[in-house]
Amino acid sequence: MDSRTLCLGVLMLGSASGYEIKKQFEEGPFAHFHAAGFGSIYPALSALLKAGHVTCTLTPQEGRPDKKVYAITEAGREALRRALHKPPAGDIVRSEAVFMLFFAELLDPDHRRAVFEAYLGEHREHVARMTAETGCPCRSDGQRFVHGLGLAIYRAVIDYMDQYRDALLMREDAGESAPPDRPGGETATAEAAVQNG
Amino acid sequence: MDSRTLCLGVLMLGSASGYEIKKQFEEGPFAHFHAAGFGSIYPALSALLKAGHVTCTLTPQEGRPDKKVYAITEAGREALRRALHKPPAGDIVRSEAVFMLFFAELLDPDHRRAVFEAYLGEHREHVARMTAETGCPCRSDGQRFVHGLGLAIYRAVIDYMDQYRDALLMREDAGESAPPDRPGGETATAEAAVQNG
DNA sequence: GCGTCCATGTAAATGGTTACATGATTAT
DNA sequence: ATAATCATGTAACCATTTACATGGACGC
Repeated sequence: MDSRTLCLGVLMLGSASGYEIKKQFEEGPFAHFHAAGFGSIYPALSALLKAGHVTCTLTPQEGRPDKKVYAITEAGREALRRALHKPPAGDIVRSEAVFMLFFAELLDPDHRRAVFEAYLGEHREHVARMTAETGCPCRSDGQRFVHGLGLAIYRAVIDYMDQYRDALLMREDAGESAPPDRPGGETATAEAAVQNG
Repeated sequence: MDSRTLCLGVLMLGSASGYEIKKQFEEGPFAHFHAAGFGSIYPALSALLKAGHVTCTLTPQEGRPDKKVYAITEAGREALRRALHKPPAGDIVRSEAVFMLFFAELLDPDHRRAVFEAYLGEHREHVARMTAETGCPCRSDGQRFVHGLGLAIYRAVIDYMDQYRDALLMREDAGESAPPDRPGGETATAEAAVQNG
């Protein structure tokens, strides 16, 4: 899903400037399932404007730089609808923190603990922000569903990490059990493995 | 986190060919938190070989093409350890399916249901594969932790979707409540908003 | 003064995906 | 026959991230 569609999605919730769109990806309802930086938002808005999917209104402000407020057009809504009806690509998840915790035994105990607590803390903050939220009271079914889904995931992570904190962090000895020389386990490449270290 | 570090991580679990490494990212313990295709794995392995982080052993096979089995070296382990001690970047999540469900009201009811059930089904399959798993019995604390974390997340998604299926799918009328013309809600840009559709 | 928030944009560099190129074996 | 699995690699393409460029207002 390209940045243009993502921006159309944000603008579907209301007109906004590029700067405000980025905030939506950081704090708004999209934060948990997508991301975008200035470098992709501004070119996307230019392309959308050229395609007639959005309009742009220069809005002067007092004490602040001028804004370019973008609003979705009917053509834009139609383009979003079309994009929404394509078969969805599979989820993409990339977590360096989890990758690190996977190799907990290779980590310096201090770093291991720091990564763990930081990750847990971030998730707690997400939940706090999502539940404290007073704004955006009139949400649709889909928006409520996604909000609740995000909350459910974050809470599951918090519960799990709280429960297994000791199992991961208590052993300061870092007992690294040497694994066998094969990655799969069930793949029938038994005699193909070759030691070469 | 670049592909080289990811490959080193896989090779830490045992020697493997590029083809087998990709399978690890699809079905193995990394599948839920990272991904990589051939186009990034093969160049990464070449670079690792040149850097001395891995060794390569050409392994002829009967009835199958030759394999290049890569094994991590001590220098590779050290490089992985270094990469593991950098501060982790924030998680990246991209879900087209969730983006679509966010706009459930814009979706054709059939498509809405299809996306929902496909997403739920994928998660059920993940759990089935992860729990049925007979291989990889000797896992470290970190590996068990991450495996359990993945399971906890998938189960949370399944439970949530089962619970709120009707709330999202039952209404065939698609009552789209018009949201106000502002994306934030709590950002103090009240009078800055400009209608222009 | 210094850092942060507001606000927009471009250009270079990085890096990943997709498509191409090849080819044997096995199962349906 | 046809598709899938096994197996490696390159090159073109696409997209994002990062750095650069600019500048006023506000709080510490």
